[in-house]
Amino acid sequence: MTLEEEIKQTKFKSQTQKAVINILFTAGWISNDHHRFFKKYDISSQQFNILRILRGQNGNPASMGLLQDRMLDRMSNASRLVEKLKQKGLVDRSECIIDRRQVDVLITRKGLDLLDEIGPKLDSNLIENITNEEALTLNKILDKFRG
Amino acid sequence: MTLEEEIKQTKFKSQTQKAVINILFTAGWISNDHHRFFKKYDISSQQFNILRILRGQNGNPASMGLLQDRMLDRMSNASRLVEKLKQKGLVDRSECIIDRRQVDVLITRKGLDLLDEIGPKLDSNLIENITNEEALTLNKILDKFRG
DNA sequence: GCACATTAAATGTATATACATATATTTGTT
DNA sequence: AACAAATATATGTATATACATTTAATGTGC
Repeated sequence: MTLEEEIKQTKFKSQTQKAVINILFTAGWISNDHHRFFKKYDISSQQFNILRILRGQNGNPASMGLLQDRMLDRMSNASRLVEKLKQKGLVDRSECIIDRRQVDVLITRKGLDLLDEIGPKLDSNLIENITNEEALTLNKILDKFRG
Repeated sequence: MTLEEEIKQTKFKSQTQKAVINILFTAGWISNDHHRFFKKYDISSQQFNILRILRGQNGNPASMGLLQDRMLDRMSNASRLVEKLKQKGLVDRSECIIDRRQVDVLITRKGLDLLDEIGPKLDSNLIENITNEEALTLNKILDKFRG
């Protein structure tokens, strides 16, 4: 379905303005899909994102600051998300010895197992409606869009 | 900045997977920009969206169901947003005579004035980093992406 | 006309986000 | 060393969303 049909709006000031709406709408569309997918594993996509970042640390602890930097959605508070993950036993949190203001966040075995379980299913959940070439073009234009 | 630099992640399974992340990231980027913009007018982008839909009704009332259909973010609850707008005097809400389960939502003079004030500024706030042609391509690929 | 299903909206609960502020710790300056 | 500035994290408040449930009104079959 075209954007016009989806949101029943036909008047756009420019293609760029339409693109802005289209990006927001498509992101919402993806988010809904992700939300439904992750719900099955009693986790949110944001929490999953943090787990993936932690795994990428290969055993090194991550500080809250590092998590915030790497998160898709900046300005958010990693603290509360980490707290939720800790309650589920998916991460450990401890005081950083070098700098006691910081905390060391580490993914647990249970967290790694969950990622191993979800990962392949997430990949197969990926909808491939566009060609590799189109995806490449899309990425190029989005990067340029952000300036 | 490329997506890789932004989120410090270099390994993507495919261009499409990268595109998914890129769409989400870019949408967040736009949302932040919008959030900051609308904050000046003591309104949220979602509330603005509703006002715009109501204006598009040209004086005809909109039901909650209609609002939900047209909103960028579906599955949301228009009820609470409309309540916020009512408190600000930007919309009126009344019982629908034909079907008393429904409500008639109408934009007020004050709401229209606010749109008139914000509209032009929002347009000039639009960042034009991509060409018209690129925007067109972007829209085409995004529509195809959603299937 | 009445019982039951359907529908529209409102509301309760959980999650997440932005922003401001608070608290603790470290760093830098004198 | 003492004090002020900067930094890392936590927390309070307001906003928004998804989903489930509730409430009220309408529609349907008999």
